[in-house]
Amino acid sequence: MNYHHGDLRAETLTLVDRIVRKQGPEAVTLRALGAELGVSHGSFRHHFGTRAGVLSAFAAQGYGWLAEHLDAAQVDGYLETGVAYVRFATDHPAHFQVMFNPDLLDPTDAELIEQRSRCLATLVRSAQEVSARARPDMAAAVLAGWSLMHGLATLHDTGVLDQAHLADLVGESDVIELARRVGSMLFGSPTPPEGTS
Amino acid sequence: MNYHHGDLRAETLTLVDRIVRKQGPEAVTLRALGAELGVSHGSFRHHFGTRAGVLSAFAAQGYGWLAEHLDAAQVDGYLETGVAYVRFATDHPAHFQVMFNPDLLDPTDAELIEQRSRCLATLVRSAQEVSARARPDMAAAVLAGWSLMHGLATLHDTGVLDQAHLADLVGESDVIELARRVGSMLFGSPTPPEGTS
DNA sequence: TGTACATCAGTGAACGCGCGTTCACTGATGTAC
DNA sequence: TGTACATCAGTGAACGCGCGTTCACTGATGTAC
Repeated sequence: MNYHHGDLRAETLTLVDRIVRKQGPEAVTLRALGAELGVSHGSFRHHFGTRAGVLSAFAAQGYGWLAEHLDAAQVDGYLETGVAYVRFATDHPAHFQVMFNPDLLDPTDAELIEQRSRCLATLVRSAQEVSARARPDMAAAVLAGWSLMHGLATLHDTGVLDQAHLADLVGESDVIELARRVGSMLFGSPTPPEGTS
Repeated sequence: MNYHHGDLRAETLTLVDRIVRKQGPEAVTLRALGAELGVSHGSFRHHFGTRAGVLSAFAAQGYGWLAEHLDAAQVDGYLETGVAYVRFATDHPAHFQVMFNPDLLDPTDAELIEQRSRCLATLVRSAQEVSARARPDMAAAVLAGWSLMHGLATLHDTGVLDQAHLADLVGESDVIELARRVGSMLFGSPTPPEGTS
């Protein structure tokens, strides 16, 4: 074992992801992280400052990824950007959960603030694209789209959707396909109603 | 001071509401509750069992209220039922927050389970009403409505909406009016363009 | 009306636990000359 | 090539804290007769 771990920061974030997925954010303690990584629990002070610093870094990572993800999907239109939002939440449930839980984060964390506004900038850019398609009340459309996808992702993520057996009722269990379906209800089908699928 | 407090259970739930609003769910400790109510922190064992029992009772209360709230709104149509959902989240942010945070709750709590399914039953009844209005893909419409309103409420509740300054962009800061507006985008205006309801 | 008894509701002290933070330290690595 | 020095990264022990739970108890209330 080296004295210097070498990549403690990156490995910490990976581990946080695993712990949050399995046991929720409460289980992310410095001691648990240290034990798992074979490192003293005081060592995180160097890279993250405090515990909130660890989770803020994790959330910042999530916002960064989400921004990239949405950017990439934007070429496929606004509906698919919304679908990408849900896909992110599904692929990275731990990040999603921490990102939107203010209690866990240090609101003054610079990296967090930066990545978050980067993400919001992408959403606003989406708004402009929708506007370019001459949709009336474009800002409201953005808010509706965001709310719709965020709500679906949250209901799915917290298990409420399963409890409600609503997926059964809809006859679809893949949340990505559900996202496309409810998204179409809001924005219309990507292909005109003439050719039904 | 009486030895018997008289109404400890009810007052506890009221206090939980106040604490969660001000300081978040983390701040709900048995000791804080006891100190504030002038009661020993062991006393809650009688009424709630454990701490998770306290929060589960609180969430159950929320689900009960939400069910009544949605029931009452249903006569005004599905859109207004959705608006009522957001109104509940706005009027009772503490309940809303605890209800959808599984980490805080005892999943085996009988009262919680009962009130939650009562609430879901109301949603399904809404679905049937929408179906009666001959809307195609009715289950998906319900899911879309729920997701939309839940998402809007959550984004508003967690302060993300304010951070994004999206309300400015939309030119509307009252979340209830926002709910009506985005809801209309999904379900159409409550009154059809040319006349009858 | 009085008395005995059971149940309910809250006491308060004790317990053990795991936590985040702090800090003087030390080993490893990089840099200047 | 060697040496001195600065910086970086992690140690590990200690600290104090607040927490939920437990439990034998006691005061208050209700009920039966």
